[in-house]
Amino acid sequence: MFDIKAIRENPADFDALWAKRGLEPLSKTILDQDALIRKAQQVVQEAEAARNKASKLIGQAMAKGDKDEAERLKTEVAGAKNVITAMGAQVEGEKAQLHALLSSTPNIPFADVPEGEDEDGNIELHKFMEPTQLGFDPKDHADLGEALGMMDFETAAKMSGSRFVVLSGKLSRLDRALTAFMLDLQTEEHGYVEHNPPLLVWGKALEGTGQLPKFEEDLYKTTVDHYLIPTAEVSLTNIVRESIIDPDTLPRRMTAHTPCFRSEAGSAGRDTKGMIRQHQFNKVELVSITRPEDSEAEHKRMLGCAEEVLKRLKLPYRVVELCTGDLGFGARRTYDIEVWLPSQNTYREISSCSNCGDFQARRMNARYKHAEKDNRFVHTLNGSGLAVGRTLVAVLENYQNEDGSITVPEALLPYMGGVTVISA
RNA sequence: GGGCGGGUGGCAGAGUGGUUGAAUGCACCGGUCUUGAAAACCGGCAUAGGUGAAAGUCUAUCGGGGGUUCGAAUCCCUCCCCGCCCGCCA
Repeated sequence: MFDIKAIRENPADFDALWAKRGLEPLSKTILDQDALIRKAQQVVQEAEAARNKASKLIGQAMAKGDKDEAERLKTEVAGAKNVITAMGAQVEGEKAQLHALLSSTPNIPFADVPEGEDEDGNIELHKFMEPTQLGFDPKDHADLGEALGMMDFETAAKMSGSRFVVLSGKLSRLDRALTAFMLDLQTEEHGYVEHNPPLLVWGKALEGTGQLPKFEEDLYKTTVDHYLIPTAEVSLTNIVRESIIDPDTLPRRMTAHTPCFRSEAGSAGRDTKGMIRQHQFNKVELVSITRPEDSEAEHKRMLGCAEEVLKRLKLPYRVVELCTGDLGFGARRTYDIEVWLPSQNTYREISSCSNCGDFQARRMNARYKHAEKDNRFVHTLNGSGLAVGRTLVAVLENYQNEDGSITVPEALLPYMGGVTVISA
């Protein structure tokens, strides 16, 4: 959401930044609508003032027993009420229109975000390790997992359809080890506080983080108006909704390991094989709540916290900054971490860290006490630290041996109960 | 799921249809007094929006939404939350 006053003051700036994302100029439409509302609202408020004044006089007249005067005033109020009803309905309609427009409009990027139309415009910032050299033809994770007998897509399909999997045995254990490793790293070394938040949330929580109203088709909705979270970003960020935060507690860093649910509408045919794109997957999420002036530094820090997982697992990756055309709805800047997948001979996204500025904070009315009588919107950031399923994929593919067994990364050994190699 | 009782300003807590945006106390801010502090006393102290150069003024807000009424914190409907009892249940 946006500060309508800021748009009033710098409409051209907003249009220029939206243009970088490929949007048509919007400020005129927004400001015209805003002016329309204020004009109509003024009429309503004047009528309300007249009504309030006359009503008080009626009370006084009644107290004095002057019924004639009271009756006369009542007709006066009736006139005002007609205006209030008619114009009030119009104002509400116009406001709803403006709200619909504003809540469906994406955030503005920071001025220095690289311009580009799509992911081809993303900028590589740095790399870790060289792509894995196996010395034999790499298998993909699905073939490896199925051969091990611990990754079963067919059985999952019988009960749930495509894009689901049953992990079992050592691979299930590996998944749990990765989760525990990530949580321990983020909580014990990076200062994130572990949470177990709700997985079912109301629409207003999703409006707060920006998934609604625009991306409803990507979500699973229950029969009782709850939605399954598509990421723990929703639950963790909404922890500060409708609150005024003590600035001494900032930055507030939170993490959670949760399943994430995505309908993947519109991605038919993409990544249909394996665990890359599932309807349900586990993720360790990082969320930071900061003062506005601290968010950019916190963003870089968060990126480092996510990168550290891959460094310790010794998995090759690169970091890219998303260009304006590839930026998500709520983000002002996003860094993606892409891990090397030998079977695809390319880097694939495994984490996405975004600074949302005050975009989400405005939507959920999350503020901090900047000074006496001066509450300001916080900045919110989120990032994966990391997507567990995709990390499992990366471990399988990068640590595979020619015989189809998987060497357990050193960092995970404390979590694997003595297992050093996963084999059939 | 059923029944009952609640939800009022930073906190506590009055207020069941008429100058109540809301008594009172605490907390907080300014002042008087004091060598200083405390106490006492005096004054101030919600949020959002419109309008205005400003002072100001207008509107909305007593959990959310809707309704009744000339007028709603107060009455009605509905949803949410909290407490207690009953039922069900991992």
